[in-house]
Parts: sequence; C-alpha cells; structure tokens
Amino acid sequence: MSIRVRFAPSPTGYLHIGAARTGLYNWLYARKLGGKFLLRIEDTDLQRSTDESTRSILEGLAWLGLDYDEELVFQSANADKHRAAALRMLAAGRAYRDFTPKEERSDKNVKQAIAERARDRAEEGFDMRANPYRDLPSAESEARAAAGEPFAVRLKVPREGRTEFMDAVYGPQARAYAEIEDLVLLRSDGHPLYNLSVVCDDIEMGITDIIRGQDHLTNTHKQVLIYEALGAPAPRFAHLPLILAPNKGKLSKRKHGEVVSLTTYRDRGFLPDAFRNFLALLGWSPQQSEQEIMSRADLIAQFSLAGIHRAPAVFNFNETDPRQWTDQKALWMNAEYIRTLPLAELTPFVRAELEASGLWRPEFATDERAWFEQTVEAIRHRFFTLKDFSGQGRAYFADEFEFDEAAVTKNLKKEPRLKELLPALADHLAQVEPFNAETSEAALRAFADEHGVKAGLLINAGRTALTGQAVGPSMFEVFALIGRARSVARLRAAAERV
RNA sequence: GGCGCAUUGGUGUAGUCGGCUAACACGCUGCCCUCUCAAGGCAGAGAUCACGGGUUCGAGUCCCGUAUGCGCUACCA
Repeated sequence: MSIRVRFAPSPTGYLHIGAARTGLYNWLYARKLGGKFLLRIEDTDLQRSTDESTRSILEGLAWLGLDYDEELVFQSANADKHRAAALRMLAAGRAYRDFTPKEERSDKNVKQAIAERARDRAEEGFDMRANPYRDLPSAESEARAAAGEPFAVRLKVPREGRTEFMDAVYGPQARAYAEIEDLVLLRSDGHPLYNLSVVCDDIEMGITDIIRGQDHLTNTHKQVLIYEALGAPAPRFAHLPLILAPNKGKLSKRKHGEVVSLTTYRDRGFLPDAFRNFLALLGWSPQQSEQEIMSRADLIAQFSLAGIHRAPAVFNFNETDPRQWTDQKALWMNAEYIRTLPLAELTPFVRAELEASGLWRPEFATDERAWFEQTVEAIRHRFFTLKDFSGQGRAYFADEFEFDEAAVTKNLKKEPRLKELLPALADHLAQVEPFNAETSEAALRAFADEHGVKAGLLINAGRTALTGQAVGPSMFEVFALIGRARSVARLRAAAERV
C-alpha cells in the first residue's frame, strides 16, 4: 500500500516552528517514498480556532514549499462521523454512557489542577475502572438516555492487558491498561473529543504513517485502544523530539514572542530554502553524509525516519541581543544561501524586498537589468537577510539614504582635510573617461599621491560618502556601480558631513 | 504523586557489532588576504561523553540506580 501521511495543525494561532518542522518531516517522508502528503485543519475547538490562523498556516506551508495533495480537510466538518463512531463503540460494548454530572472547571491553572487531582487519586490507590456507570446494564443506560439525562461517552478500557506499538523513532512502546483512564470520547453536549476525532479522521483519510510531536507519545496508547475498539488496524507511528527554548523550557509565543512563528522568518527576510534547510536539521541529520547545506531535492533524497533523534533540540536565541534575535546558525545559513544561490534564483526575492520598501524601479527588470544583477552580485556577499538589500543596500538603489553614524565618525569626521579633499576628488573623478573600476582606481590613487594622503583615507571616506556605510564591496566596484554622476554628487555632498 | 521519554563542548549534531588520542557545523579567539567588512584560507580555545555503581582486558557505546529536564496524566488540542 502506498504511503499516506498527514499534517494536522490546530488553527489556534500562528504556525509554530515546531509544528512547521513536523509538517516538513511529513512532507519529506511522503515525497521521498512517492506517497501522499495530506493536510487537515483540526478546528474542533471552536472557541479558539480562527480563520486567520488557518490562513497563516496555509501561507506558512506555501512559503516553505510544502505542497499538499488532495483536498484540505477541516476536522469540524466530520463531527457527525465522529459521533457515529462513538455510538458504534457504544453499541458494540466498547464504550459506555457516563451519567456523572460534568465537573465545574476551575479555569485557573488547568495543568496544576490536573496534577493535583492525579496526585490525590494516586495516593488513595485510585482504580481507573471505578466509574459506577461502566457496568450499568444496557437497558438502564438506554432508558436514562431516552429520558433525556445528559451523559458523556467513555471508552471502556479493558481491566487486564497493555497496549503496544512500535515507534519508528523511540522504539517499542508499551503501557498497561491500568495506567489509562476510560477516556471521554463524546462530551455530554455531544461534541467529539480530540483522541476520537483524530483516529476517525486518520482512518477515513487512509493514513498509513503518523509522524507527530513527542508530546503525543502517551496519547498514542489511547488512540491505539480506539483503533482496536473501532476494529481498524493502527497505522505506523513516529514521534518527533520537541524543540525547546534556550532555557530548555517550552518554546511558546506567550513567553518568546515572534521568534517561534514561522511567518516571522518570511517577514524578516529569510529565504524559504534556507529556513527549510535549517529546520530540517533541528532534530534530524542525514545518515550517510556530513553535508549540511541541502536543497529541497537533497533533503528528499537523504531523509529517513532513522535519522531522527530522540533527544529534544534547543532553539538558540537571545532576546536581549538584536543580532541574535534568532538562532545564529539559522542566520548563518540564510547568509550562506544569499551569497551562494544562483543569481537568477535570488533576484526575485530581492525584487520583492525592494518593491515592499518602495525601492524597486521597473527599469531594473528591463534596460537596467544587467546593472541590477551586477549590483546584487556585488553586495549580497555580506548580507544576512533579504532586509539588508533595502537597509544597508539602500544607497545602491536610491539617492536618499541614511548615513550610519559610526561610519561617519570613523571615515569622515576623523580627518578634517576631507572637507576639501572630497570635493577636489569629485572634480578629479568627473574628468575620468571612461568611468569604471579600473580607471576610477587609477584616478583616485594618482589624486592621493598628488595630495600626499594615503589612498585608504579616500577609499574609506568614499565608501561612506557613496553608501552611508562603513563596510561594503571594493570602493572601485562601488564607483562603477553607482556611476560617475552620482558618485561625484555624493562625494561633494559628503563634505558637509566632515 | 504516577507513567513515559531524554541526557556527547555555549548551540545543532557524528560516533553501526564496546577499541576514542571523542569527529563535523554554527558561534568564539588569533593569523593570512586586504581599501573596510564579510567571504575564503590557516591555526586555536572549548567535552574527565549528567552523576554513581556494575559487566569487561577495555564503555560515550551494554546493565542497574540517582539527578535533572521535558511530555502525558481534561467532558483542551
């Protein structure tokens, strides 16, 4: 049977990078094995699910290049089928009606309340099978239901035995039934619950392999029980190590903000290829090579569940240092992609960035196309994100640009004579014909000798005058790119800043 | 509290059947290159492989225990 996997996020917020990685691994697995990668939106929690989140998830997946097969499935649309499945289990004696009135939830610290209750129960040797309605004669159960008494439907977990399954990452797993509660399948208002919905949909969609976060490892035992009760074969499972924050705690939007949102990386100038590459390596590594820079095709070719780690991965970043707003290796990898990608693949991204910041001119794609490509080629080598093209790189595309203050101090204010030298140099360069990297270099060096100053003084001052920056490509390359007229004008204008 | 999972330099990881003087990448330091900064090249610092026992001629690798972290333990997903 051919492979069918699914990515099943719940639309209760932006797409978390951990979830994105889960999607990526599913996608890689399907593409590698020629299977299908399906997408299901788990929107059964109607209070928390939003259309905006769904859109954000779709956008994020599209950005990463994770195309899905077949129709998008909304879990909420299948609620009737889930209810029917619960009723089938009820009829088959694999589930029972629980008439216990619904507990009032103390909204505060849900997790803590659960832990406390579990502790109390453990102390008194609580029996998971103690529910008084578990063995209610079916006639009485039917009668009370018919009379309109509200009830939840619970799975009737057998008293003796254990669930077992083989996890492709964590190995053989087993859990005694005694450890598993008679979980609720249907709420007393008829609403199907997570574990039931997931299993029903996975059966319906013909899912063969479930690849998901390790936080579901213990849930899986419950789901195996549901598969059995439904008389369906369980799929294969593979659980993924979690991605942790630098303090090895949970990585959450609440605490860590936008670094955990996938769209942040798109919005802050990451190349999708670079981020996909980085994400793939967070919890997985190729078996047969030490290669780290991997294209989409490389990833597909190299991917296997065997290369997935068991230990959680720390996503490293420093909230107090803007230069380390996200993992340094991710930043490095993005820079690596920016400087090594074939130019033709990079320029569309640069164009989009320039358009977004109002720096794009149509000529860049027509008459000035060669110039545009040369410029991108010249400046991309020291950029980390696409944002740098409109930031540090602004002066190449527009005449209004900011001067970096440190650069002005270092290269212009340092030498008062520049106030006269710069306009004089401008006059000198205005005579150069033709004007290119070689001729401008010869002219500048001759000018420096003539005036008894080091060429480096004029070179560094020139770079700041022309680009507003302290760093950049070779000065003479910059002269050639900016052109004579603009170079001369900027040299003169910069004299004011000395 | 119970159950489960994990634990190799700051981070991501490699270490197949036990032979490691513990490998690679990011980051860090220095040098070279040089008009700056990157890139690139070279060199280097940084790990008694969580801790304690055991098995063995020999353990990062196998076994037991402890600690720490994380997950689950809901009529949340």
